[in-house]
Parts: sequence; structure tokens; C-alpha cells
Amino acid sequence: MNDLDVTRDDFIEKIGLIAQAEGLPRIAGRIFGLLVFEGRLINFSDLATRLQVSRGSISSSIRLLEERGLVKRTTRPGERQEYFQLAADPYVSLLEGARRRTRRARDDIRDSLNALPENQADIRKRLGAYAEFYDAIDDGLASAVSRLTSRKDP
Amino acid sequence: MNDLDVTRDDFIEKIGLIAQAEGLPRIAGRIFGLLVFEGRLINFSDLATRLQVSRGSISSSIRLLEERGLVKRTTRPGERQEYFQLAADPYVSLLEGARRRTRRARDDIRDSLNALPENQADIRKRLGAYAEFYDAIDDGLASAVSRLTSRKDP
DNA sequence: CATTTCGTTCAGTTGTTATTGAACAAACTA
DNA sequence: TAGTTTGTTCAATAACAACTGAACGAAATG
Repeated sequence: MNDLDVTRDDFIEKIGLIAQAEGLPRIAGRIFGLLVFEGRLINFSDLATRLQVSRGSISSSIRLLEERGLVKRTTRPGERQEYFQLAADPYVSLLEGARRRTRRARDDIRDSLNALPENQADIRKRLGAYAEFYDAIDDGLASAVSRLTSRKDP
Repeated sequence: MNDLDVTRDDFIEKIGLIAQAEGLPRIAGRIFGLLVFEGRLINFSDLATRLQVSRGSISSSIRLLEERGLVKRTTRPGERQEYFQLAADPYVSLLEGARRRTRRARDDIRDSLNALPENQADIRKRLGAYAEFYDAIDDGLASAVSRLTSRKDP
């Protein structure tokens, strides 16, 4: 195993851990890492052998990654295996997912706020500040999205 | 149990679930929710009884919340019990924590990038884009922080 | 001094999610 | 046709984190 292999495997493991910290299965992160590193089509069984995991795990993690818009599935004419690669804008998809979760939290809090009687001004104020926190995050992530998209548009 | 109690308990449970989705123990989220809702000092045993959980759980979750700068512990002269309340700027602390994790991920990726030989321009480019994704998040969260802090400074 | 209260620690339990591996259907191959 | 390969599903297991509750030391109280 040469230097490049070591660097790659090290990278893949790191991304697995990052994914795990963000609530994704570690294997999903490792697939993502491999696809980022290689930057080309990789077929199903290669994923299983290179990451040393069962086909079942590849199947379910790939499904997750597809649902989140991070990975695309392709087939080649005449070939039976399915190939996978990074989606066009995986990072934007990740940010959009984070924004959705953020806004959902904000809405939950707003619902509680709206259920409060008018005379509970102090509680309303605190829940309002909490909701604004999520609004601030949402805006921040929105500006991250535009930064990523503007970079390549022109 | 009146309307306000229902709204409060509902809110507390919601925050517990949000916390859980963000990788914190549910009980930590419920404590946070209770403190946001009440907006005043609450003592240790009240936390345990009102949230119907063991003292051990309160102890460990409070420790987590303190470590993250979300909750402050206080004592009152002549009283033996310890009191807890929201920290001054809990939302800023949350954002700073998120920024730290973001930058750590970016640094991990940069380390891999730097371990690559110069002639791997394509791989370097892809890892670079990945690292920039985290930079964009960090900047977005930074602007969320300034939005939250500027709001009350003047 | 004995007793009570307070918060922490830690071993054990519970509950949840990730992962495997066998079974399966579909699509090819010989 | 029988046999292979491919990806999915699902039941069982492994791995992990949350949570409990008993034990504990410290500090107060009587």
C-alpha cells in the first residue's frame, strides 16, 4: 500500500467519523469520502470490497445518500452493475437539508409561542428570541449556499 | 393542569427532540427547554421532579450544558441547593460550538489535502472544494453570531 | 454524634441504531 | 433450462449511548 492509498484510506475514515457526528451512518460517510476522493464512477461491488462491508450496508447507505441528493446512480449500456458518483452539487444539498431542519425547529418553537396567551409577554419574548436564533442560522446557511453557487455560475 | 402547563410541557418535549436530533441527550434538551420557558433560577431537585427523571440524569446533563456554556450554576447564601439558569447568551454559545466543530472538520480535510503530492491536482481540487464547503458554513454561522450579538449591543 | 440532604459517580439496564448475512427476485449467461 | 450475478429486504446481532438507581463523600442539621 503506497502513500496515496494511506492518505485515501485515512481520509475515508475521517469522513466516516464526521458523518457519524452529524447523525449519518459511518458507512454512508465512508462511501461519500471515497466518491469525493476518487471523483469518478464506482460500481456497487467495488464499494463493498473497497470499504470491506456487506452489500446490505452499501445498499442502505447508498439509499440514504441518494435521498439526500448527495450521490447519483448511473448505469452503463450493456453493463449490469450500477455505478455511483457524487451528485452535481452535494454541498449545496447538504446545506439545504440543514436549512430544512433548522426551519422546522423554528416553526416548532413559533407554534408554542403562538399557543401562549398575550399576557405572557416575558415567556413570549424568550421563545421569540429562541426562534430568532434559528432564523439567524437559516440566513447564515442561505448565504453559505449563495457563496457556493455563485463561485461557479459565471 | 391548565393551558399554560400543557403548552409548557409540550414545548419542553419538543426541545428534547430537537436536542436529540442534534446529538445531545434528550434530557439535556428538556432541561434547556424548561429553563428557556421559565426564565428564572430553578434548583436541582426541582429539575428532577418536574422532568420526572433521576438525579443522576440531571447531574450529567447539566454538566453537558455547562460545558457548552448554555447554563450557569448558582448558589444562594444560606441555601444549600444549587440553582441553574440560562447563560447570558446561550444561542451565541451554541453557534460558537457549531463553528468549532465545523472548523475541525475543515482542518481534517485540509490535512488530507496537504498530505497529497502536488501532481494529484484533481484530487486536491476536490478536497479543496470540500474544505471550502466547511469554510462557507463557518462564515455563515459567523454572520449569524454577529446578527445575534448586534441586536442587543446598542 | 447520628441523621438528613445534596450532588456525583458508576455499574448495570434499557433502548436505539448500525451492520451483517441469508433469502429473495430480477436479469443475465451458458 | 439451470446456474450466476446483481441489488434489495429483513431478521438477528452487535455496538453504542442514554438513563436509572444504589452507593458514596461532603456538608449541613439536630
